[in-house]
Amino acid sequence: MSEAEHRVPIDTGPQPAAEGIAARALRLRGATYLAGLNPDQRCAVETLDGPVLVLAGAGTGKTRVLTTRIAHILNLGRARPAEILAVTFTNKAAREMKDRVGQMIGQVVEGMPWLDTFHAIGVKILRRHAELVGLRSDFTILDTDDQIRLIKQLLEFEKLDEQRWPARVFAALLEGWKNRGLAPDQVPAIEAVSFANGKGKALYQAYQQRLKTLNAADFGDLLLECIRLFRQHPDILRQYQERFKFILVDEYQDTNTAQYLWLKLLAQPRSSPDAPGAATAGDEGAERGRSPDVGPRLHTNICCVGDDDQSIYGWRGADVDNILRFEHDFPGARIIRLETNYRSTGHIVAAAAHLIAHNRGRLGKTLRAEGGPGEKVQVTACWDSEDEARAIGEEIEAMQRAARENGADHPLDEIAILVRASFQMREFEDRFIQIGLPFRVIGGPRFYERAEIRDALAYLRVIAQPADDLAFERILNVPKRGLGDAALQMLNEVARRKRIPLLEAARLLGASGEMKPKPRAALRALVDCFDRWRGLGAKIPHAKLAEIVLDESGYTEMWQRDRSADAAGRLENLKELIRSMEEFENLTGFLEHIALVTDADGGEGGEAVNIMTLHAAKGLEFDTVFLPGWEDGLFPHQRSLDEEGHAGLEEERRLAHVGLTRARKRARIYFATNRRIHGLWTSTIPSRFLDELPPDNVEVTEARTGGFGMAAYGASRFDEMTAFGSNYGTPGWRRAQGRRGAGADEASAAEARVEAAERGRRPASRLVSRPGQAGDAGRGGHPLRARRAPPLIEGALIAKSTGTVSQFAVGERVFHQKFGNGNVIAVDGNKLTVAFDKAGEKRVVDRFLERV
DNA sequence: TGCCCGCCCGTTTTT
DNA sequence: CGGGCGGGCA
Repeated sequence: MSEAEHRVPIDTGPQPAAEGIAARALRLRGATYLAGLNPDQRCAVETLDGPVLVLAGAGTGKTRVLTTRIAHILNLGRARPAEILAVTFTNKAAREMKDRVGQMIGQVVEGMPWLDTFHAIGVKILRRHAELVGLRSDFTILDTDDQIRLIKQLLEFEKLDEQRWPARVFAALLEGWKNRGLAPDQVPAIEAVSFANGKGKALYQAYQQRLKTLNAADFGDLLLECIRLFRQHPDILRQYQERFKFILVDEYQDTNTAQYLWLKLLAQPRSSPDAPGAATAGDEGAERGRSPDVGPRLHTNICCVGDDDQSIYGWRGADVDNILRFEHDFPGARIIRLETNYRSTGHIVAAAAHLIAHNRGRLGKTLRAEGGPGEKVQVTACWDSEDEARAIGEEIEAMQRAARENGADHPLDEIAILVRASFQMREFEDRFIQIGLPFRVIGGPRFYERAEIRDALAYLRVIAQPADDLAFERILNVPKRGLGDAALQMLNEVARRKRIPLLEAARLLGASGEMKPKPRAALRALVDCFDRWRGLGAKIPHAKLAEIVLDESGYTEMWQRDRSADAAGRLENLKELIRSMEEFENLTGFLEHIALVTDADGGEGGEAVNIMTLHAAKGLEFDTVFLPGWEDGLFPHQRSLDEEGHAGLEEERRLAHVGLTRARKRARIYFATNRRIHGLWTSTIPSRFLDELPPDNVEVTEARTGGFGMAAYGASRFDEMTAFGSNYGTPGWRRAQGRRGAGADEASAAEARVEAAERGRRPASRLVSRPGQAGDAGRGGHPLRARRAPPLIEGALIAKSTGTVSQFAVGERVFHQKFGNGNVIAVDGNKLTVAFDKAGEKRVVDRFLERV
């Protein structure tokens, strides 16, 4: 399609035909699409001409404005769908926008070819003009994994000590340069010298060289090469400038410098001969600093939507300055603020707004809540992270009970636990497994990044693209076929000498007598396989081909024979991969898709509490949000403070703001006073962000467990606490303080001490694997309120209270997502004790198990 | 070639 | 404290 579209006359404007029935139908819908907007939103939608910056606070209808704006442009006939460039960061956001625009404008208009992620659009442009940047149009897109391996090769070739100069360090450096739009000769001298005694720049050059040989581009190149293309070929740039009558950018606060430069080039339409001179190398500073003098500017219909208070990706190259500098970059820009929050209740909005007001570098917005005040933001102190997980688990169960009593229910999907760092998740997973609370972890290792998937893909890549050396190298000896380092070295040597791909080198070596018979035979077999598979590819569906490849290569068998815990899961993943291939027309299409789309997307049904990082939560919303771990050093994170100083603190604060504003009805903050850091128990200080919350909108409570166990505190620790407590005089807080006094609860104090001591001894083994003792649950009181009862007893009580009988029997073979395969060795209600092959003995709830 | 031991490190992550 | 990786040894 690229060729055909290429020739479509570019500047035909609205066509008369569009004014017919379809347009009238659209008009009718138009009456509704504008009606529901508030005045600010409406202004953001209707201000079509000139640069516009929409500062959209959390929950103020950002996506709605973007999509309505597109609908509006189309409805007025100001542009056709193919003349609107709309960029997002993630595939998810792009998909959502496509869906919503589709809904608004109905089937009357064809889809929008230029609504996509920065990278997807970059690829689209590059494939059309690949020759001009030294690539072929079927170039491969490398991911981080490939990159690292490529860099390792380069370092080896340069005889650099991998210990002193690790590949990933260089990869990070490289990424940073590319994020900033720097070509090898533009890298600042100091930075170029900083790696491998001044070899940084040369390595960058060699790396780019190698990419061209491999006919490959990395993620950074998808934008950088576009920029280079635009600068070196003003005629091509002009084509695109004229085509895109309107440009829309989502999440502008997250753009990095390369994306900024890319946008800026496209958003300077019909600029007079700005051309090669001004546009070639070395003027990064100039372009960014002053506003480039580019002659008569006719229209820059660019609309950027973002929120400087939600910029949380500085560490990966996003430059908040881009949004702060907007007016300067696009003179005459309109700035429209969306400040009415439709998502959260009053106290939550007030708390978030007050917190973020402590930041200095911001454009300034005042969020207002639409709805009533709702519940105050709760702040709860816990003894340690285990206590924190227990408290939150019980809170969730209590909420469900309460809802049930009211005949309502609080769906688990509407609950999220947002952590700063992923290691915090484990505690919740463990606890929820124990009490049988369904949860799902969002984030984690991504589907397409798993080793088995990448191995399978490598086979397919070699079939589709015989010159893909990285892919070939990856599977050369996977599964093991006796082609180790020695063989690879020979291959590399031949390939380099003859300037041919590894696969071709393999063919030569397989035919010649240079190699020892064994590896030679293996090599020949492999090459034959690839020849056969490629031939087959033309005849059978690609999903079927993949299946055959995995079988014949011995790859499936390799995992079938593997006895480790996750082998079953890996085989499952491979099946899933083949299933997902069926949705694509051909192998190339599929490979392109997976190169750019990495979100496995958690749409998996089923009622479950969501556990994820704060970063992963951006853009999402939930009725109830739990925010654990608000301790200085963890949140704000120490490393952020150390490395980025005040800027780092402000970004952490924005993260806190993002966290709070995810909540519709309930936001609950927790902190622990003790946490294990790098294996050591450390006492912690409550997050400074707590003191930045407005007291009137906050309620300080004690944990439901009552497990805070103040009596177990040393005096000094409590003194640290008072810095926090002094701000509050709520009953809950006073109660907690009161408990500090002697004898308030001798028994529990003793219990807490014992337990603390016990934890000190074996903090890691978490009371899970002592199934024998589950029986004596003879204590009174509600199981959930059981004060400091040993968790096992608590677990048993819950199991009994659910009244279910397990469908599993002792001796059965079962599979668990996290622990792998194992044998049931005890059954107790719906709780089973399973001896896992790898993970050892665990107590798990039966619903997490499958029969094998 | 494969396994094991020891060392090092330990925040966030999309494309 | 525990996981991952790399080097060294069998």
